[in-house]
Amino acid sequence: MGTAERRAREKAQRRREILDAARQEFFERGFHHPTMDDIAARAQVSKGTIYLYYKSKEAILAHLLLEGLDLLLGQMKAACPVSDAAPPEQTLQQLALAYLHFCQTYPNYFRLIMAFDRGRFEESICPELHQQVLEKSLQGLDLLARTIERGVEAGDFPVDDSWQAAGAVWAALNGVLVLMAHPLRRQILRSDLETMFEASLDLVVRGLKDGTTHEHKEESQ
Amino acid sequence: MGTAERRAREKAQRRREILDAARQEFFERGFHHPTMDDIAARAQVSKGTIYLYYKSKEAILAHLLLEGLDLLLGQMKAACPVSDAAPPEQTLQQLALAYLHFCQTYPNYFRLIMAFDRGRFEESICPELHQQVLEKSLQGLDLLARTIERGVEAGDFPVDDSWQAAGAVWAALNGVLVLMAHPLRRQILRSDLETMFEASLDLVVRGLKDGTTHEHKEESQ
DNA sequence: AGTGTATAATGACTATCAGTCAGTGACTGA
DNA sequence: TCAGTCACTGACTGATAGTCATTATACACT
Repeated sequence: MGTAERRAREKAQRRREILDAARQEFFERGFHHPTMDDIAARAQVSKGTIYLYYKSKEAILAHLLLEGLDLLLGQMKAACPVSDAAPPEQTLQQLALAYLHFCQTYPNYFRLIMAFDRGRFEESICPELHQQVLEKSLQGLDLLARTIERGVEAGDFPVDDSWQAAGAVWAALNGVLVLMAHPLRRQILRSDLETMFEASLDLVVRGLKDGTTHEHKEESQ
Repeated sequence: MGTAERRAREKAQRRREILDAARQEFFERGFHHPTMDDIAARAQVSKGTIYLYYKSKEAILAHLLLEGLDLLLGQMKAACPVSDAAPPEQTLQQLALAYLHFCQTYPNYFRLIMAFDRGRFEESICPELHQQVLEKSLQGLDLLARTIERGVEAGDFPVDDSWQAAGAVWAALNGVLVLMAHPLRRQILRSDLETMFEASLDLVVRGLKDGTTHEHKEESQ
């Protein structure tokens, strides 16, 4: 009696189809324009059906957000193997570049992640999804923190609290990506994303290495 | 015949009353909850009247955003007198602290400014307002850039492009404020806003001063 | 095959809300 | 007194998220 099993499989499939349709609509037409009827039409189901699979429009966006975070986390993990023998500074750069690459490759997912920071997400979506988002953010930050910790142990980064430093680095990189997301800002700064990103990365890495201690500098040259 | 003049004055007054009502509603109940009827009720006018003074709900928010930017710019200017004889590093810190102070004193304005970054503002509001927002952002960045430029001239900050450096600093500070705006993030990082902000500020200032050149360090101690 | 039941899907309907516009009335200047 | 202007009004429209009574389908059991 594999009927129940097949039913479950079909349900999962339908759920995926709806999410696919939603992704296409949102990514092609912006996060605000598509209506539930648009998504329903694209998924070739009725609007009511969507609500059998997702609690609300916001919930769909939240699931897409989770997809994006998974992608990002995957790319960051790939840039930062667990048993990493590379110099911490280099790993840090790899992580940062993975983030840059992510937001260039998947600008829509990036926008969604940034939107989460401010949107009305938190109020409306269920706590369970929120928990997942939180956990994934934490994992990303953890990669940074571990790398910095390695640098602290190696004596490259004379910081007190590597978790705090990770927060500061993450904030700076995030900040520059958000800053440069606006075409107008790029215009103001007369600079492109890569250049500004590398400048920021440089700034924080130099900050981590700290102007006051520099006996390790020769080693890395 | 001061009638026309009085009319104009009354119109401006009504306009202000509507904006006041809107500010109260938005700040007290969040940016998404209040309806135009709520605002109208608070301003003691009919909904139609609001549309005689503001093009749309978004336009009202945009005007509040401008208010916020004016406030911020004012505080930054106050922290950074035109004929500033203080060491550039100190001025930089003053500017940063002014920003921190702003977002602690006016969290609602700060949220609004952050929301602008990603909202559908740009699409819908009139280009004139957008131009003003742009200009004010530019002025703020200019304060930073000038200070860094002073630092470059004094030999404190060995950076090539002070405008770019200003962008990176601004991005980092902004990033940390956004990061820490979430209660959840504060929880993750087990740190409060001030601490993280100061850590980030430290990081970028140290980055600006650069680990490789340090002959000016003795002077500032 | 026939039938009762569980499950899935539907789309007309409701509620909400931004934005409109035809109508009202107060004030003005002649 | 009166015609014209101006500010204002609130019922109305259109759009759209979300609901729910109804219908369709698939399956299990006889």
